Amino acid sequence: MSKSLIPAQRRQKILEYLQFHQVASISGLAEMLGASEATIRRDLEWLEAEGIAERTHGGAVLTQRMPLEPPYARSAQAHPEEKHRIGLAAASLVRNGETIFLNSGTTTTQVMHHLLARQDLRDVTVITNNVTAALAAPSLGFEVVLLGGYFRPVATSVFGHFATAMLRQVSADRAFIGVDGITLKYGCTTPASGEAEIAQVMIERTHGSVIVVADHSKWGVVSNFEIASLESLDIFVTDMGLASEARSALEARSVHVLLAGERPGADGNGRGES
Amino acid sequence: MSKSLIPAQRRQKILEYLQFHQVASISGLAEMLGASEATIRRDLEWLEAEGIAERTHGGAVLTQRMPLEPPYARSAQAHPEEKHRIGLAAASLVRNGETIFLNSGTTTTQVMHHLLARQDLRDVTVITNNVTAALAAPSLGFEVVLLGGYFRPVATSVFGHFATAMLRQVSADRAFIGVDGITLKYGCTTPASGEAEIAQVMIERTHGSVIVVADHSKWGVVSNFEIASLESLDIFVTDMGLASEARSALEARSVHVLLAGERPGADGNGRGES
DNA sequence: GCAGAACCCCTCAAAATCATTCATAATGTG
DNA sequence: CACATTATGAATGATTTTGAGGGGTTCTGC
Repeated sequence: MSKSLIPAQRRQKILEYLQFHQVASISGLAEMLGASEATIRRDLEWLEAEGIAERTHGGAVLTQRMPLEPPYARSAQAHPEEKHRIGLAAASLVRNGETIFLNSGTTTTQVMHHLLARQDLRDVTVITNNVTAALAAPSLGFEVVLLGGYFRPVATSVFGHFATAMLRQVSADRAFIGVDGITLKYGCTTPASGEAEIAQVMIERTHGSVIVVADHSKWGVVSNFEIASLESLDIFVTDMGLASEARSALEARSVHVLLAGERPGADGNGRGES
Repeated sequence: MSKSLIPAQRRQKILEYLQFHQVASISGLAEMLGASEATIRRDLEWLEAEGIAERTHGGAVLTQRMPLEPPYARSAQAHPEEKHRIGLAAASLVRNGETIFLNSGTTTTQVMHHLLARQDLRDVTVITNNVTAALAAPSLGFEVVLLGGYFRPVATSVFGHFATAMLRQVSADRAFIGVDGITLKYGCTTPASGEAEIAQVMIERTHGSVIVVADHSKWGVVSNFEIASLESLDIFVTDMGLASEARSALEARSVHVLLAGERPGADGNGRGES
């Protein structure tokens, strides 16, 4: 099986761990990854040189100043498996002829991929500020409207006055909103104010269901800018890692929770890796 | 019975795997694909040359930037060498603090790459409908405004009412316009009406010089939709393959012709990455 | 402060991976 | 069919990574 990880894999796992726990100890990482402490130490040194983490005695903490040029941070998608499944489940909610909003983020990009994979969809229009999602579109079959505005390379998305002004000229049947944090008290939040504004206007201009997509690690997280309170949401698509109390609390607030992978179904998507 | 995959299939599988997992080990891929490690190593080398992946010890990681450019940019580049030089020459016309328009096309994308390579530029704003060019922008240093509108996958650009409406709210010091045909009689032309409209409005809203970039094979070509007559142009940047009579005729119409590579210089960049 | 423990930095040998070469097999071309 | 071109897999030293141990440094409880 997994004989031993290559350096890049190990560093990715460390980064994932850090993104979740903020802080990690050398001894803990060494045991978890099956490597010696000397190796972990070298990895942390590398992460520090990349500006991702900061060394401390006995371990490391995640760098605070997050949104400034993360050379590696972006490639390290946090929970690829979960996001994949969430995208699949979310995409299955769309019906023929609908117009949908899609904001930026790796999870919503997954939704786009699974939308494109659905052979049964016709006349679907996607309106998005997510450039990566737009790029995934084929030459035929889908109409994609890309919002205009200031380009944000780290997220490959656009934001700003032009984007929101353009949004106010359109509307959609559904909105798929990726968020960085979701709690009962503060609702959905994100660290970039421009992204928050886009998502707000998208929700405002959706006359059908508003669907938030996020893996379970986002539950209980509060970021700087509010996108929407829970009252604005209709469906929350996440993975099975969500605590059951969280689910009940959300349902009590009339947010329908959809756990991706709940019913495997006869999918046979084909890719079965370990 | 596919006892062994052809190289393209294998690379495709590696790419799929990488897009899902971000990182892959050579030993793992070799086992999964039933090929020797030497072969996998060669494949990764190839993927790296294509700008898709990045080699690391023991494997490779997916390139973080440039989500999916290669399919287009790489495949159908007609005169790469000339376009490279034209882009370089055109980019050298830009000065600090300017705002410039850039329309779609491989040649204008080259202009963007060479703009980014110029270390001396500060406070330059690029306004474009060229999504590929926008994607090339780094996190810091350049302000890129991406027009909104209907997304055209084959050209990775946007067009339509939204784009032109947005253009009419801005203006620029220079416009770099890529065209598909240029003649004395019909001026600049392109086969897509949407692109023609964008270019028209860009020219209309440029208060400095209008610069057309195109390799010499475009001379004498007339396409379906007119972008502009020669009277609207200030500079035509092309390569040394342009016939001298053409040059004289253009100069007589007060279009300044700039032949890229006139002063070859010590470039030596050769081929490969941009 | 001070002792003990944990941790860090450094060096070094073993192990893994890499680049390169070469012979063979597969594929394409006339 | 013969030939040129390309792709493949094994073998080689060179390079990188890894883990362990010695000795100095920082932390912790008192």
